[in-house]
Amino acid sequence: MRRPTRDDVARLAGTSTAVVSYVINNGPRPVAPATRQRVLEAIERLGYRPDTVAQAMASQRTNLIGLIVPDARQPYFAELAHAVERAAFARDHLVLLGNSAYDDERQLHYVRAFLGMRVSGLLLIRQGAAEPLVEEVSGSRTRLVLLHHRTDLINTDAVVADDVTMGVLAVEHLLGHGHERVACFDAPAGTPRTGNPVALRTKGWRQALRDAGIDPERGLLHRAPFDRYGAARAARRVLSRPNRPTAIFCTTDDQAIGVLHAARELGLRVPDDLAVASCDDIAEAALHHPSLTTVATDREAMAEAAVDLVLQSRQASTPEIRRFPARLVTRESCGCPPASDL
Amino acid sequence: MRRPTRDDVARLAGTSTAVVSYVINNGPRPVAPATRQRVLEAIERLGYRPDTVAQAMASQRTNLIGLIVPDARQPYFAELAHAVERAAFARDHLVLLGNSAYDDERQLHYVRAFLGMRVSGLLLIRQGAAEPLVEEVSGSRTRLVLLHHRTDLINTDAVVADDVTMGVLAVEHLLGHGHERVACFDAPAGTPRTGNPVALRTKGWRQALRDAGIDPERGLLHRAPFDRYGAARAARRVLSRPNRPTAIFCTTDDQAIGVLHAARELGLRVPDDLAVASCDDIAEAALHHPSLTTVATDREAMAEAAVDLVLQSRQASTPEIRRFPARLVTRESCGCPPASDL
DNA sequence: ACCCGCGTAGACAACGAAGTCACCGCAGCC
DNA sequence: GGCTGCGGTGACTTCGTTGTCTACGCGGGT
Repeated sequence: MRRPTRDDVARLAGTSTAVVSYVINNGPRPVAPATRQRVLEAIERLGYRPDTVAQAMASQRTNLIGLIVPDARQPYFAELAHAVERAAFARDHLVLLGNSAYDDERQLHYVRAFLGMRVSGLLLIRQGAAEPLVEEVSGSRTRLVLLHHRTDLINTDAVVADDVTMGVLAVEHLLGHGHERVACFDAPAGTPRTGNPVALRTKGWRQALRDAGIDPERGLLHRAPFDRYGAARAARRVLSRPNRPTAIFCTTDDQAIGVLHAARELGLRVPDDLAVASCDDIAEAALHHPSLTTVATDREAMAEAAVDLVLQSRQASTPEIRRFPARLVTRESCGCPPASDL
Repeated sequence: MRRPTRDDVARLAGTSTAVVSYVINNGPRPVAPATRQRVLEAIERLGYRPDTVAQAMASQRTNLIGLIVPDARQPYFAELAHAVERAAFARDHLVLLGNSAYDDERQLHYVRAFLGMRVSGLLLIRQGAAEPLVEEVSGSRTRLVLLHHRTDLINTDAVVADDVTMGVLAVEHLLGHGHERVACFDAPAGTPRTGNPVALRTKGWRQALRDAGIDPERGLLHRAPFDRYGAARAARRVLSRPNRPTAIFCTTDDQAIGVLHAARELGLRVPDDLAVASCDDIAEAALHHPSLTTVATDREAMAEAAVDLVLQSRQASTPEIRRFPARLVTRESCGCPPASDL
């Protein structure tokens, strides 16, 4: 009942253990076809699988990628995590998943645990400040790539979207529908803003208004929670005021869904009484009622780039930041006719 | 720049390596407080972290749980995976996540890869037949627990919901609203049905109709894809027929969301022209428009039970199946007044 | 002086592979 | 017949721990 080892295979195949390793790893020495065949047959008969732990021990490498997200239940992160898993699978790596739950300590716990596992790469949608994380990782040979959040000033790679443009595209489109009071739902108060994609999207909102000759006045900028219920609560407040906006730009689809819910409760029709546009293009955006106008990014491509970066054993000379373009997807919530998505 | 080892700690603390291990593992031998203190300080100063790989190598145990789901993007699985991660975290274990993508081979690949990693437990929302998986795992000391799907006849543990009752609750409620033509959206054709929760929910539909003296006629049972777009396509066909149902029971919320979308396209008002109820109670169900009446299960509790089962080193005498109760959540889609969910 | 036992020291064998190295047998070649 | 190169051998080290085993110092009881 003992799990077969390399020695068992060698014995059955009538070869030495070294040859078994050569066959498995295709090298570093050539093996004659006949011998290789005998070894493969022995492996097959014993149902031998090399022990990954022992391999990691000996080779000082693992086939593990650590991925830390704030909350894998949220569609955006779930889709990103899925894309990372696909990319890792294609490169014969496994994914260790941790949820930071928007908690700095928990995030640090996972970083340490993953380093302890000797992951060959660490992918992180960071929470809080970046410095402690980078410091924790420096000194290990493990590579760290930040996903989603940019980090200038910090010596680590990142894969991000062109967040400013995302805001600009969405807001320009709302302006194109004739709106002038376009509010913005930004990140909740207290969120660190350096390199934060949400802060950049808000910057895009500001920029688009200015370019249209409109003053991005303070009364239009709202700090709202990221979760749907929190966003709905915030929206109820904003929409109940006398001088309510005629359009809202949300920095995430999740917020937008909360806003739509609040609008419905208040008897406001979307898009007639209130237009909404947001960012991310999660799967739900297309099937929501009304469907969401949003700015999409190519998550698959971003995840692949991140995995490639993290597995690439290049010397870290200067941090590499890969930025991906954004694309507006018009649907009902802004006032465009519903596309036949199906 | 080399990562510090236990030897470095022992040298700095002026003790032997054994004592360092005793301190870290709290045993098996006692350590005098003063010595313990010196060791802890040395660990602190060096920033020493035990190498998890080496620990696994020597102790023949890992702190890894392998979790395989069909598609972690789908809200139901995402929520389940999140709950598993939480439970694992609380028990100081890490989660390896794999998506089987509804593909038998890929699922098997992950089972093998995770066994190769010597995970201490394997949690599986299975895809396809259970036998090959159980066979693959038997022989290793790893425990396998099936989540979501029941498997009688097979020698392995499982954590499931009371799926038949889920169907009964939803359908009885629809009948209570006065509907008589209650259709059922079942799994797509070709899905294995033994122990499949969806098949059991359909059984609940049949049972509820019979109990109400209604014939669950063939024309009311529809095989529909699980994804939203596929379900929407199926719904368009069903709802365009002359003798269309006045209510639809969907075995998953995802299907229901597709049905709602199709109804809207066809100009049918929900719940007036068509009532809908489903199962799962994903987060989205509450904020959809109209909000979804659905049958909920306690995913947190199920995930915890699954993790406990998989980590429990009990001798597998007879497979343990833990079944969790279901609870109807009434919202708009069935005709009930909208609850103030927030 | 002798024994006892606690707390620790120090050594060492696992664990299962990777990788290295010296060496060997054999076929083909000039 | 000696040389070369290929394919293979078998033993050994390494990786960083765990866990076990023997030995030792030292204080207290007899």
